[in-house]
Amino acid sequence: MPFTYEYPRPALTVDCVVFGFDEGDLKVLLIERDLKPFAGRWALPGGFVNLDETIDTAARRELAEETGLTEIYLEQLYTFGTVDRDPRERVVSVAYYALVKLEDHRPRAATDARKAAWFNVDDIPSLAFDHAEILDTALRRLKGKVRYEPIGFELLPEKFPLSQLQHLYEVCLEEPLDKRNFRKKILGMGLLTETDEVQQDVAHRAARLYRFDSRRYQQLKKRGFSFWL
Amino acid sequence: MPFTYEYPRPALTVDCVVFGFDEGDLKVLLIERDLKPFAGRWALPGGFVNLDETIDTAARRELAEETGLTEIYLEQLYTFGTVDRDPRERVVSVAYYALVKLEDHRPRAATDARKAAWFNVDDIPSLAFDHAEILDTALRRLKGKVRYEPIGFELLPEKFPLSQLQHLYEVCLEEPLDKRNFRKKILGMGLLTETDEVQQDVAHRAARLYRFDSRRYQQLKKRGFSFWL
DNA sequence: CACTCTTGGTGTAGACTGGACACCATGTCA
DNA sequence: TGACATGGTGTCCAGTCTACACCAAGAGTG
Repeated sequence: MPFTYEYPRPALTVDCVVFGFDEGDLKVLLIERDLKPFAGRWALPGGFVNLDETIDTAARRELAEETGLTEIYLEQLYTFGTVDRDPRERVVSVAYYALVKLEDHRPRAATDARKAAWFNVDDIPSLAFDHAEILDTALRRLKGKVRYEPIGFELLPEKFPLSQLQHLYEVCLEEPLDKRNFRKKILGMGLLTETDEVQQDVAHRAARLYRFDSRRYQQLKKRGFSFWL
Repeated sequence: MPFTYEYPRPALTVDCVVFGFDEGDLKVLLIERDLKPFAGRWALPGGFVNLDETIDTAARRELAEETGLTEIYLEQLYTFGTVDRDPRERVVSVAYYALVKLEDHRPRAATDARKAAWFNVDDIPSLAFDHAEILDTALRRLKGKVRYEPIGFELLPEKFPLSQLQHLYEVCLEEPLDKRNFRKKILGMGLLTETDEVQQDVAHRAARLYRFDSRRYQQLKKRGFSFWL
């Protein structure tokens, strides 16, 4: 026990809420705890912050270690620091939320030693610690932010039909959208480029696939454009 | 040095960006450091988090101790955790921003042992640590949030003329607003109640004073109303 | 091979909202 | 009493948002 301090210190951790979107449902990646407090319960991926890394780095490292995810959209959410949130001792946790293209990270359940699985956001098991509260905060943030920043595209594959995008927005905003108005608005922004591909293996007329042009978004943003839906 | 841990831990602090509004300018409350790193430099009020208090509580306690402010609007902003932000050792800081009615806390400079003073946000001295970055983040958050939550009222006295409110918005949004359109919109929300008082001691026609009806705002919010300016 | 089923893709008209704009009123001060 | 400073008010136009229905394309089935 070589590390001594003049005053007591809380432990510092990170926790990540990883969102994915698949078959019309918003999903969250959880891992099953194998260690003692709440062993066997599902929890958000996360862990302790090392002294030689920033908090952001810690979040990315823990995500890579526990879920294999790298190079994904990651943003700080909120810091949770109530006194009794961990039964062992005082632990303060900086929460992050991440958006991943679920296509690229399909089943992956038993890849690592840890058991990881995707859960539908409105069918979440009882979680360890205050992770239910963290997840709730993340969901509210996602639902708020999706309106004024084009983060929805982080959840879709590179090429996607407009109907899938619309569906994603309907889930996030919790309201149905009119197809024609949606297409008019989203295409009117000039942020989507039409590809020459269409859906494959669908039992009906195949839809054209589009791609999000983030280069163009950066340009427009500089000129005062703001995304809005 | 009685506190020992198996792994090293960063120290955990809070820092508060306190905004006030006065004579048409947005101001920030700073204190002059008397202790060693950056002694004599201006800094955000803040300090270490105790083990038996939440982070929010720590922020309120530090604000009370260092500036005498209590019962004010306070909200978590962001957690700053780059490795070298404190030259002594690894320190992670949870930043908050606060909004105060400057009327109630006028000069107050030398009330406490510490020297505290209000600075105009676009005339800030060189700050200790990464406090300039924290302040910058707080400003961006305030400017963003003022549009869709009625937090502007936290900066004004209880009773205020519409011109003052408009001026506050012009400063936050960094654009001039049309007087008639502004009045139409803000009064149309039904969140302001007219008092029977007018400005005192002004060298021109006195303006009617209004009061923000937060009770009514809570009601309307439940029914799906959303503030927008 | 024709019929059905499912989703893709398109335009218009009316309601509403947001922004531009100018003048008289009221009170102080010289 | 006249000049000066700010308070307080309404209309019109343009752009945006919303509601709404039909044909097209392709797969699947008998």
